[in-house]
Amino acid sequence: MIERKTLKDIAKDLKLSVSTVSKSLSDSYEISESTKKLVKEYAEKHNYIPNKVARTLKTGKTNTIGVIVFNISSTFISQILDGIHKASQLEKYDIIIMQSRDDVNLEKHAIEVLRIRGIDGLLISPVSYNSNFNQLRDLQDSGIPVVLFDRVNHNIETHKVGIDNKLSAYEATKHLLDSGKKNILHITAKNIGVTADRLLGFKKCLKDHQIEFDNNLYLECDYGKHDEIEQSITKKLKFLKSKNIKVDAIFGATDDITTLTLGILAEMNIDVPREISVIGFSNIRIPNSLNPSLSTVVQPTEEIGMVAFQKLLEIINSKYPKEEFETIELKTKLIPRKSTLL
Amino acid sequence: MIERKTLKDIAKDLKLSVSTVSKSLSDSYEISESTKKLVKEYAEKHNYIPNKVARTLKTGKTNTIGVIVFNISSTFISQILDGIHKASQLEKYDIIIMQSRDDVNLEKHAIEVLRIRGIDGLLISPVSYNSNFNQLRDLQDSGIPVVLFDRVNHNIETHKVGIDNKLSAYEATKHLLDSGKKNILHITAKNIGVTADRLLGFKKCLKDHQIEFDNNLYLECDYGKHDEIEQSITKKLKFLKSKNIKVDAIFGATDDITTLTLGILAEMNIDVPREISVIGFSNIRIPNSLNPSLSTVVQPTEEIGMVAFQKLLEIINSKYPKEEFETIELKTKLIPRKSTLL
DNA sequence: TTGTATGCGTTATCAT
DNA sequence: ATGATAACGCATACAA
Repeated sequence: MIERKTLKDIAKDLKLSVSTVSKSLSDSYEISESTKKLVKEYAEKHNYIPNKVARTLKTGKTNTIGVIVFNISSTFISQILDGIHKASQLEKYDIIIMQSRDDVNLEKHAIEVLRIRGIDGLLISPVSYNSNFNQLRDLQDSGIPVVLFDRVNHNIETHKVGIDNKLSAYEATKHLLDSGKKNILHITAKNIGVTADRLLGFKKCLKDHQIEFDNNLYLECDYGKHDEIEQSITKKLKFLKSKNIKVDAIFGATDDITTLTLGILAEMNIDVPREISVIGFSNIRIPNSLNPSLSTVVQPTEEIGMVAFQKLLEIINSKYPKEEFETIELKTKLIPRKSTLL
Repeated sequence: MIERKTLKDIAKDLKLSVSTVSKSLSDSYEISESTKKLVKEYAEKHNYIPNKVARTLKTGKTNTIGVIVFNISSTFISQILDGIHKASQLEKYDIIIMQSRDDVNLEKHAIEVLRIRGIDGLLISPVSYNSNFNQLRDLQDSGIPVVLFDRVNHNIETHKVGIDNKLSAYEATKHLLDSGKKNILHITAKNIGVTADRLLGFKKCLKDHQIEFDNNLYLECDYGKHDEIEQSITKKLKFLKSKNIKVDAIFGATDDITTLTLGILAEMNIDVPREISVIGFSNIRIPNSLNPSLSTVVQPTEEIGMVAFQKLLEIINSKYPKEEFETIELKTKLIPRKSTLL
C-alpha cells in the first residue's frame, strides 16, 4: 500500500517550508523560478496529488453540484444528465446524482443528503408543483443556488430550463388534425406538471378547431410501472370499442406511454396509422425501429442539461445574486414519421 | 444568506466545549444524558448540519465511490447505474459518475479526477482489455479498491461482475438454429471485450451444429454513432443480396445494433421473421413495441450494479484485502418473441 | 463527566 | 524570496 505524498512530505524532503511548496505549486509570483521548478519537478516525479478535501475545507468550495432526477434510467433523463455532464466537465465540476423516484419524501432525503455532503449548487427536476419548497428555499438561503430543469412549474424563484409544453402539444395536436383525424385519445400520466401543460395545449388546439373535448377520450395513467400503464391503455381501448366510440388518433404525453401504446396497438392488430394515428412526446433514440416508426415531439435534452448547468454556474459565480430569474423555454422538434402519415 | 452553525458555535452558545458537543451528538457514553439532551435539542432546533468535508479530512473516509462507464445515456448502462445507486443508498454511500465515452484517454482522465477528488472505491466498466492498467493498479496500491463490471475481461486482479457472454451467445444462436435457420449474419461492434466472447459462443454453437463460419456473414460496426451503424448494416445487407448470399437470421451483439437492425429491415420491406429472424443482446424496456417485437438476450442489469457495489464494499470494509478475487457471472435470460417465431 | 490540545492537508496572512 | 503561523470543522487521545 503506497501512501500519498502531502505538501508536508515534499517540504521535508526538499528542506523547504510547507508554504513555499504550496505557493510553488500554485505558481505564485512570490517564489523564485528556480524553486518553483525544483518543487514542481519533485512533485511531478513523486506523483503528488493535492488533497481536494483539505482544499475544500479551506476554501469552502466543493466544486461539486448535485442533481436530483426522478429516475436515472429513463431515456429522457439520462440524455439530460449527459448534457449536464458534458457542461460540467468543461468547468471542472463534479456531479452527484440522486434519484427521487417521484416520491416527495425521497426527494426531501436527496436534498438533505446533498446538503450534508456539501455542494456548490443544485439542479433539480422536482417531483411536483411546490414539492419540498421549504427545503429548496433553505438551500438557497444558505447560499447554495438552485436551478430547475424539465419540470419547471414549481413555485420556487430561480432560473428554470425546460420547453414550452403547451405550445409543443398544440403543434402535435394540430399535426393530427391537419391530417384529417378528429377523435384523438389523449393518454397522459398523473399530473407531473409538464403533462398538465401538455393537456392545456391539446385542449386549446381542439378548441381552435371547433372540436369539443370529450372526457371519454382522455386517459390518465399512473406514472412509472410499465405493466400498469399497459393495462390501463388496453382497458381503455377495449372500453371505447365496446361503447362504439371511435378513435382515429392517439396523443401520447410521455415517452413510455407513447411507445407502449404502439406495442399494444400492434398486439391488438390495429393498423397504424390507417386505423389509428399515433404521435407523442418521446426522446427514445430508435423511433424508426418501432412498429411503425413513431412520429414524435423531441425535446432538446442535451441542451436542456447544458443550459441548466450554465445557468447554475452563473448564479454560483455571481457575487450578488441578482433577483432577476429567467425561465428558459427551449424549442422542441416535431418529427412526423410513419405512425401519422397516411 | 443564513450561515450554517458549527460545533464551535453550539459550544459557545451553550457554554460547553467543542469536544463535549461533538461527543454529545455522536451519543458518546462519556457524556451525561442531560447534556446530550441539551445539545441534541439545541442542534436540532438550530438545524445543525455536520460538515462532511471536515469529517472526511479527519477520518480519511469519503463515503463516496466513483463509477466509470462509457456512456450514461445508454439504456443498458443506466439500468446498471440504477442498481449501483440503489445499493449505495442502503449503505449511505454517494456515487460520482464519470464517462469514458469509450476513449482510453478520457478513461485515464476520469480515473485521475476521481483519485484527486477522493473516493473510497471505484466501479468501472473499462474501455478495453487492459486499458489504463497501470492507473487502476496504482489506485489499488494506494488503498482504493477497484471492482469491474460489465466488461470483465480486463487483466487487472480484482472482483469482476458480469455475465457469461460466451454461453449467452451460444444459447441465442442455438435458438436460431433450432428454429431451422442456417445462414446467420452476426453483427457486432468493434471489440469491446464482451463482444469477442459473444462471437466465440456464436462460433462454437455453429461448430457444434456442423455449420461452418462464413466470413461473409460477419459484420463489425464502429461503436457509438447510430448513423454509421445503420449505414454499415444497410450496405452489408445490400452487398449480400447482390452476391446472392442468403441470410435467414441475424444475431445482434449489442443493444443498439439489434434495434437498429429491426428498423432497417422494416425500411427495406424485409419480412421478419419469415424472411429473416432476429435475436440480440438487448436491455431496452420496450421490446414489444418494436417492429416486430424483438427476441432478446436480457442481462440482469440492476443485479449487476448491486452485486458490483456490494463486492466493492466488501473489499473496502475488509481490513486485510484477501488475495482471492472472484469473477461473478450472472445469468442472462433468453426471451423469444415474434422476431424469431415462425 | 467535561474540557484541552492536537492534527487531518491545505491556503492565506503576516513576518522575516 | 521564503518561512512561521493560524485557520477551515471535526474527532479523539489525554488531562482534569
